[in-house]
Amino acid sequence: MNATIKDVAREAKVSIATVSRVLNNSAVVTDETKQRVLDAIKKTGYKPNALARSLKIQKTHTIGLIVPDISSPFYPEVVRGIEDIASMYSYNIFLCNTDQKEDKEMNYIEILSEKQVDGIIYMGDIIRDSVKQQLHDVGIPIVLAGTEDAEFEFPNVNIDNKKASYDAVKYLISLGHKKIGMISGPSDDPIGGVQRTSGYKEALSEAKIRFKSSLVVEGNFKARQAYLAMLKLLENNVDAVFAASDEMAAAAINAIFDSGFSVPEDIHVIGFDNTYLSYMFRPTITTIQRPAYDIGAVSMRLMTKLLAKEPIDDMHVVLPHQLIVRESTGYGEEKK
Amino acid sequence: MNATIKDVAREAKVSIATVSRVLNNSAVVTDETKQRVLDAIKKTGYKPNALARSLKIQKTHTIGLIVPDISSPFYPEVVRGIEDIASMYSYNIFLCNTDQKEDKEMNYIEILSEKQVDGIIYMGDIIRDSVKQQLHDVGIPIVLAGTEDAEFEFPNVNIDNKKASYDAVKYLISLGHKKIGMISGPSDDPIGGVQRTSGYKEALSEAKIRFKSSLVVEGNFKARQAYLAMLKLLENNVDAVFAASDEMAAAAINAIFDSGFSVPEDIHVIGFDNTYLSYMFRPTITTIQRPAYDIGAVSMRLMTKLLAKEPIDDMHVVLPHQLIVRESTGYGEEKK
DNA sequence: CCACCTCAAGTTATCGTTTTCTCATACCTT
DNA sequence: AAGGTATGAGAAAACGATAACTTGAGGTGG
Repeated sequence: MNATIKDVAREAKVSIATVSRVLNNSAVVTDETKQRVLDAIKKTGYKPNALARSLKIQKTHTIGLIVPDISSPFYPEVVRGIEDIASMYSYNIFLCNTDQKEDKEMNYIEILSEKQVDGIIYMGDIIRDSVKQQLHDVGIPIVLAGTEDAEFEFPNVNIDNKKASYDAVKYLISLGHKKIGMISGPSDDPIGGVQRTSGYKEALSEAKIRFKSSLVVEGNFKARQAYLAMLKLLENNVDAVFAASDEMAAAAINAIFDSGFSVPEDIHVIGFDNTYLSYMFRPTITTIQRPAYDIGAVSMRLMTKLLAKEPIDDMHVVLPHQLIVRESTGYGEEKK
Repeated sequence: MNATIKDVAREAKVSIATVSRVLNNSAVVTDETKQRVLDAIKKTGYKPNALARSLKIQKTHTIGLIVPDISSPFYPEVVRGIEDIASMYSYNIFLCNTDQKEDKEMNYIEILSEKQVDGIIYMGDIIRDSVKQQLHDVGIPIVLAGTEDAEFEFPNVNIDNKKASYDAVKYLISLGHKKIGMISGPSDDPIGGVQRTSGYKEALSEAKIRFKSSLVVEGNFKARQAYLAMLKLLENNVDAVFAASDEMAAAAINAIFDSGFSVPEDIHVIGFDNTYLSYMFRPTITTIQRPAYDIGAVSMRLMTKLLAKEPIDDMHVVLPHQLIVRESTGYGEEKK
């Protein structure tokens, strides 16, 4: 069907080696032969077969992306950042949605490995030991985008989650709040759980506010648990709440209203992630924004360096986040 | 590095052919030898090299996705739909962002072809002749997702855009409007321009409302032009407007307010696509929703059929759309 | 008892490249 | 003039699989 290097060789009356040489500029070929080959290529409409090439050179110029769900907020931007840089360095990307399920993750990593990807960029909140092990076993560069493993074994690009929640809580303190509650992520989530909670603690301690464990209730990033969590916090008369996700913040606000209080008049609320929920919800929700595109772009750039075996200054890049102030902390009456 | 079929063969003391046979169940192998091979595979940690396999069998089980921008609304859902079905049929997908630029599209199609993808799913509002030609030339199955070419040369999955805008305008008519303006897509866009305009005309003519060309202003799906377009329409005293995109609808609403009128009190507005803008904006915008996930899923299913050379009942699938009624046409005070 | 068939398993060509050798020619050098 | 060294280009061996052919041992029938 498609012309192969052989056809070109025959057409140009040279050996396939010579064709390969002009294709890759891998050795000197006289201008005259080169021209003959070029003509033959044009005439035959020859397109090199990347499969054969990759098989031989043991590089596919392809990298795999493990994503929880491309259709959920945050990830499309990250992926776009990745792909932009990838294309800049002529890499292609395999997109794999896993819903953060262990079996899907394991399965995709295996497939990517069989397809000989040059590297894998992993995204997801929690990175299980089994997955970690398998990522190691593949024996190719791995970059974690927008996440990190507990031991920092893998290169990664992320924001400083502790600092981010520190900033959020500090802002609440700056507004004069003393009884600040938190609806955290699961305690077994090293980032959304542990880190964000520790940022909360730090902000308190810096402001010499005593930490009370009754003011931190564990959530799972989802609405239902957060609603109940907020009810508990209300019993403790909090005057502000920091939730580790926008969805939980929204649920908390609902709980507050349902209990007869109001946001931002009685209680201030801050969420996390700047999802559309945070500006769609009324009142709009003050939140922390992660630089999604940049996380992707920087991750991929890091990957290219790893692939080129370039020296790397920092295997763990921390990108700046941003506090976006909205109605839920009393700012910005959205005007019609 | 990685064990190859040879290593397995040596370990199991059989020929590589036998290993291949148990791998693919392509011929009978005695249980005893089979077991030996299986053991050897486990022992060596052998993973078949998909590249080598693909080179030989001339199939990669990979398909390419041409997308304008994965980080813009609509596409993430479509892609998720595609990937779900792809993974169900054990296909992997290459994601390519083109920003709908001709050179990027051409370039990606070439690369995908070199990487020997089994098929390409194309997304994008406009499909240029050059691109069309190149898609043909690759000689593999092509499916257009959420779009279509003028001549219906390629299999595709889409909604009925004419019907969709017909429905939108008909709804406006049902609300008692007579002077209905339209901010269309570019006239060289066969779908967002031509089709949606023709649906508008049809709804009018069905209601015996005379079409006036002054009531249709061409936009480019973006805010700026739409804002100006709306100002023009206001000069013509329209009492309702149908815009071919949510962004244009939002801009139109801004123009209306800035001119001292109000939505929905004075003028009703309908957008297109049900992007987050349509529910984030105040007033929330009545709009047409395209079933993004389904468009993706059905496109990929169609692709699998094409690849399997199954008989296909319909090369051109039309999926149902939906009118989502919100504040901009006077319905649904969003309650706190 | 031998020709023939069956069936498991081995040999080998092939997919389309890259790359290492080789080799022939031409050009220096002394 | 003889020997050494560039230099351009061909031959052939990979890369790691699949699959078409062989092979050879054992079973069957006339």
